[in-house]
Amino acid sequence: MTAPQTKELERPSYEAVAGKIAEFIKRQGLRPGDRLPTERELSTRLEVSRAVVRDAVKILGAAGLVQPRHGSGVYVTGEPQPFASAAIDISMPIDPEHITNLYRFRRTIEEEAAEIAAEQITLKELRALEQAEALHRSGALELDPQRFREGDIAFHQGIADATKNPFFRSAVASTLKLQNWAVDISLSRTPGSLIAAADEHEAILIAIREGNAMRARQAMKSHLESAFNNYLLEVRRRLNAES
Amino acid sequence: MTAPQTKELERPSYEAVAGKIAEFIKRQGLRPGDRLPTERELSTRLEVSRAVVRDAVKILGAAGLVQPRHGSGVYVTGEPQPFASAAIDISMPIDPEHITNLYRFRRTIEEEAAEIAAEQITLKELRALEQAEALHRSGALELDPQRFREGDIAFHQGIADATKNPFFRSAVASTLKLQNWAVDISLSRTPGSLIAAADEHEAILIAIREGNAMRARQAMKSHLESAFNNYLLEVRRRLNAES
DNA sequence: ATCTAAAAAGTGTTCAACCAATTTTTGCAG
DNA sequence: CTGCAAAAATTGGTTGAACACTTTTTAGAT
Repeated sequence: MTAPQTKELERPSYEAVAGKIAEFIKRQGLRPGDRLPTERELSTRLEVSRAVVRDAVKILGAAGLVQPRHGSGVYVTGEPQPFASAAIDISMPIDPEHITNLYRFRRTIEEEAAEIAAEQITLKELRALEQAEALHRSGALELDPQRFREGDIAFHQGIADATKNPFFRSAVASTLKLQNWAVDISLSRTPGSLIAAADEHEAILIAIREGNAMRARQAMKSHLESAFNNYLLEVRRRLNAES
Repeated sequence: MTAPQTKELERPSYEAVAGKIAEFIKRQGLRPGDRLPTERELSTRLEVSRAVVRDAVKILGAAGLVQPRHGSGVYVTGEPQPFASAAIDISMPIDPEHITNLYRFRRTIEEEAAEIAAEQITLKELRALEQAEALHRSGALELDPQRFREGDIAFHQGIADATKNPFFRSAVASTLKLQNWAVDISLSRTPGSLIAAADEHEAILIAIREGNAMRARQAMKSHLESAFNNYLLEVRRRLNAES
């Protein structure tokens, strides 16, 4: 049964398989956290080798749709995202220009997101936001970098989620991830600036809760400008320290 | 030499290899169109199996950095982009809500991009923009859908390029591609609306040339709102025609 | 000598079988 | 019922071969 395949193939197969798997997820209504059939089962069911399934899973993984866990299985991690932040840890240069560009982009989309969120946030989404704010603040008070960062990410992502617009959601998720790679810089900030960041979050939260769109936008703008300045200061300090 | 690897591995290896290949591209200064070493050579040089190299190439391909050509080699297709539009042809639903979300996002980033472009566009970038506008207009006058679309894409991308901010560049490129997938709808627009679109482009161009940032933003806003309305009208007409 | 078609080389693609590392389940002793 | 170790299940990784597509080289005809 080592009969060599004599089928006429015009286009790469793994792409088609990736599409079929994505379609399978959608058709079966699999939610984030659900597990896919095993690679071997998929290979037999789709009548291709396991290598092809592996390639397809890698593509879907890079697109942020699934994530394989060694020894456990392949899990759905999220809905198909418009923007898949490159899964490559390309050494993001920690240079001031790059950070300036990143923050200008963040401000553009997150100001708008805050405005939209203030207009149409649901009670459930508001609760999630309050929880993120609490986590962020406790991280600031107890000088717990991990919690501080988690709360920060959850807060910004929560506002993006409240837009119910997958483009904003995906774009914010990508920028947050990009920022994460470049940095553990904000950890060395002074306790005072951490509390200040928490206060800024609270100001945004209040504006959103009141449904005051313009104030939410303004609060977000102030917050990101402040964060940017802290960031830039720290980067420059480090660059000077090296040279 | 068939000694099985007994190295302690904590994290998936193909990701690290993807990073190394990306780093290799950057260090060697490979430009789009250049060819990478063969998979076999990379596998020996990086001391991993071809399968791992293949997985890494798939990831880089999904990120839009490289593209393998069967029988020829792996070629660099572009620079590492912050946002890689998912390489999966997931059937983007042509439903009004989705299109509304897309255009709201486009307006957010492209209004800002127009403003930045007006402030800091170079002569060379301005020439490219004028050329795109001419192509777009000739496509509108001669009812050439292909040229009309090419000019449209080149114009919007050109404005994003003028920001010199890779985040805006990449985000606009992704949204334009996403829109391309969902549609050939705008082709069936009336000749009058095509000319109108060209006029809107010209208004943006003039504002940018004059360095009038606020007017550039306003012109972009009007243009995208107009385009959105045309788009939406056409989609609804088709949906009604089907049912 | 020139052009064309066939052959060869180079390269990505797919397959199959195997072992390693990790997680989950199972079974047994207490 | 609990705790822990063994077994099973699953993805990660390797190897070698054959296949399909592209490019280059070669051989032959004109």
